[in-house]
Amino acid sequence: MQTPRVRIVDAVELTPPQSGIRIKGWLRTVRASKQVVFLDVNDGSNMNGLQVVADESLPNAEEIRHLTTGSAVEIVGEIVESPAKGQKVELKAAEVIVLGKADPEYPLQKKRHSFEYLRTIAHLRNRTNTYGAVFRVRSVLAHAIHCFFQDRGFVYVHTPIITASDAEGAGEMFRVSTLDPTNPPRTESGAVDWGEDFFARQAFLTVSGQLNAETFAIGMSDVYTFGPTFRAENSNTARHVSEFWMIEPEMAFYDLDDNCALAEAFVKHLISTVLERCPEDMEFFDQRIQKGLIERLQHVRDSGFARMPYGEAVKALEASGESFEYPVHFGANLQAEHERWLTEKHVGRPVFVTDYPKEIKAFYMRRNDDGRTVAAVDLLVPGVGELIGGSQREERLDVLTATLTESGLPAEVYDWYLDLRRFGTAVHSGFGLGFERMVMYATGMQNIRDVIPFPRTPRHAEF
RNA sequence: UCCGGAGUAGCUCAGUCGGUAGAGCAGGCGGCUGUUAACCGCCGGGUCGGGAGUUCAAGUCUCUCCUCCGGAGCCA
Repeated sequence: MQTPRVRIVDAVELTPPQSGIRIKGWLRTVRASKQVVFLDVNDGSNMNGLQVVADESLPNAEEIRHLTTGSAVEIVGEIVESPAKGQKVELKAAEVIVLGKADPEYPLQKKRHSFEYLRTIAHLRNRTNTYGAVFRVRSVLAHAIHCFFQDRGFVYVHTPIITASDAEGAGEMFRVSTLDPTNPPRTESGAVDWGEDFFARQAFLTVSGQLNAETFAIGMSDVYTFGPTFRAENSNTARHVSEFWMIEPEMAFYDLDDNCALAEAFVKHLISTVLERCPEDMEFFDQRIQKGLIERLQHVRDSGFARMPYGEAVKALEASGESFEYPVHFGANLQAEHERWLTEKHVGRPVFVTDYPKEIKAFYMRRNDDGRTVAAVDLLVPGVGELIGGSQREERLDVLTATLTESGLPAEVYDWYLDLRRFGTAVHSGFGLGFERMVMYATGMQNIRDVIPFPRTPRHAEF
């Protein structure tokens, strides 16, 4: 019977000598000298792969010598102590089976490529050190998110991808339609008759699962969503993609303070998990991608997050003596430069900025007693700025109805949302975290297109 | 969408004052007694992003379009 395949991450931990070990993977480099060939094999399970030593006695020695980078191979042999520096153990090959040769035009070289180039071969880039590490960390973070909430009794709610409502009341959405774009049905006035469309109304890809999550919070208490969301904005930045993943917990009987406490525990859990579970990858990011990354993450993990009302933040910014590109005054949105100054220079650790002017926040956020602010919160962290946005939700029917009208949103579309305030309304809160932003923060990667497998941005939906 | 930068070999880049293009890596062949993104030698490889213009002559100067990158806005 054939011995089972051992993943390389496990093979390198075996105590030598250990014979009959079977691995499968892809060649990163081939180094041939007269008597012996060194193959660096990687199967994606770890950063460094495994060095395979194949000598001239093998029947297909000549084939091995001419193997190309990128080829898929299967190797059976003995794990032995490596006599040379560079690795603790290596695999002395007894048999090398070529599973799939790589054409000589294989575009990944054994040298540094630019991230821009690798984006053009997104179907191959997971075979590089950087992207392999990114996507391992991304996977571990996704799991850590579920663990965090599941361990606290939260219910995972699958909110819909297709929606008829617009959670923010702003932001371009992708239309979902089965009408013939060249010849849509028309009303008597000549407008497109959406009543004839698949859902008998206009429909879009969701920009947020929050409103749906709220319906489950008002009934199941502690819930969260974790799924894809879509924005049709023509944003061309290193921080925006058209399709991204968002985590949105929603909790009944939580006020804004409870909300902040949960967000703080959540961020700390994700950071400590990734530091613990991905030491090899994190070491790589710390050395090659962002110097000091691990220390910065440890600092966030170990420090108490500060809290500061928006009004106080504005005063601090005004008194800072810094020359900002955009002026600060009460009522203005905080710009990226302001957020960075607050968290990096002013408080020197993560900070929750709370109680924003109602004019710059969404309709569903709870109106404060001062009449001018809402119970909103943004978490600002050193290095990236805003990481989390959340709020205590407006639970009073009359107030919510009024703010909905003020926002110019069609009340009939939100009827079900208002029902939550009619039938057993309760104080509740929630927040949203863009998953890719978190992956960027954890890895030090500077472009969001490099932390999602197949990024969708304006003019780009290949692969 | 706005502002700035950049498009030269498969990849990363150099190319001076306008005179028809070069290196490293990758690929092919050979060498090397254990390499570490091995090393050494030889060989093949180019519509200089597209189009137009100026000029005896354009990778180089001008205009224009396209694409990418960075920053900003919007936001997550």
